[in-house]
Amino acid sequence: MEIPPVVIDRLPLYTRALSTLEEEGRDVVSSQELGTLLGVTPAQIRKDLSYFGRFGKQGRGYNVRKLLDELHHILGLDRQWRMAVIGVGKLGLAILGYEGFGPQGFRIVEAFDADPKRIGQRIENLTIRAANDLEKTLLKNPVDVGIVAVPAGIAQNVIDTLVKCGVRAILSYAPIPARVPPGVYLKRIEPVLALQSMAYYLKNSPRSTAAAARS
Amino acid sequence: MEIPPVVIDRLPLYTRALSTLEEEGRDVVSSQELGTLLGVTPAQIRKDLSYFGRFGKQGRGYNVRKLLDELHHILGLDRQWRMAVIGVGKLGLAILGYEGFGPQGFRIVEAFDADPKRIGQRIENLTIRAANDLEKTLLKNPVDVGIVAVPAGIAQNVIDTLVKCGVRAILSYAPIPARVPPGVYLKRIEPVLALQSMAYYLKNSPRSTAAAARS
DNA sequence: ATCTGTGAAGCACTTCACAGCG
DNA sequence: CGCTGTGAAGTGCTTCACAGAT
Repeated sequence: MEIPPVVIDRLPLYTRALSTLEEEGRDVVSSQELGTLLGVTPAQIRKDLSYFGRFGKQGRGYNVRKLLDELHHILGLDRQWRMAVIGVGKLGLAILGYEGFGPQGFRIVEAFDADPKRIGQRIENLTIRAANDLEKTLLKNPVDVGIVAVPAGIAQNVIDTLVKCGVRAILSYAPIPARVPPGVYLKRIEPVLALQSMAYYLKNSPRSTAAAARS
Repeated sequence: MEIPPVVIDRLPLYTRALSTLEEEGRDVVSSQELGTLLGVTPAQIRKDLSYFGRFGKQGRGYNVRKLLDELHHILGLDRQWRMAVIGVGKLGLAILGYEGFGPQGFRIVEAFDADPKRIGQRIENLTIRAANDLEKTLLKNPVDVGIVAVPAGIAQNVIDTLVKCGVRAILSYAPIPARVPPGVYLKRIEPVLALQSMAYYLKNSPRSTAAAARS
């Protein structure tokens, strides 16, 4: 069966909420309650899950632990994924220092930069390698995900190299509309585009009632 | 007329491509060419623009300079937007140091943190203020956008405070499904969710032909 | 009584296809 | 002849609403 991409994008949201519930010691949750937590309709959640199987109990809801396990398995979060960071400027450093990846099974195992001053430095238990060695290193020691944190001008180049090395998932922080061949998955992190689209709504909506009431 | 949200999300993409074209000295561009640059169909671009007016010339295409000006005006990018960063840890520091906001008219004018060691420090021409003074400062000196870079546990709290201060656009880097009242716009930057959804495709697709050919 | 799982209906967005202008 | 602007058709996603399980 062909599963709508938006559904795949929502599953990680569900796993996160379920993890929180599990930590709180909850055994069972209804689609209604999960929906309230996430700002999603209960029907949406039930329909999304129904693409993969029948995980709930009528009249009761979903077993938190069981549904979490199922989703981890469906998404492939029950294993370790190896990642390489390309570009170790301010942004790359912040990415290397981010503690949110590891606990979810995403480990940064290589870091590359073109600046001779940075090559050879040790950061967070990694030695920064020369960008020139990117291809050689990844062919010998493949990674699952490439994280692109280089300037816009060379980003497409770096992405092409990653693809040539067999990397099939790329997380790009570069502000360009990068193209990848079919079978390679690319997600972009674009704070500036997010701000620009919000500017439209700021410009075209009345001041919030709270603010209006105060003035 | 009610404009589909996805359309608003694409306009910033168009402005970016047009800026590049303008720097290259291009006078005119067709929806066909713009589409190829962005990975979007030409019909999509024409339809999107048609919500706002008629900016092209039949038989010729769009004047780059003129269309760029129109889009800047439509999105509200022809002015300065004031932003505050809340949370000046590793992530907040990277955000403060990011050079991509200023040139687009988004200026960070305040930074807040709860850690006494950081309060009072000067970073990038800003003095870090105490998180306790957030409300007082923003009521006296309002900002248009709040950038949330605090730990998950206190993010909803910070967001509620921002909303109370009349902030109507929030860019959140916190990994929580934060809720805001109607009339407040929230965009989230979620690298972990992006990775988790890509994991699904990695798990369920054959190795790319390039990689397969090599093995 | 409660809550799931799901066809069917409804809605939103995308693409088609072509009239009409330059 | 090329390319825009746009109703109409098509596609994909969301929500409804209810049969059925506990």
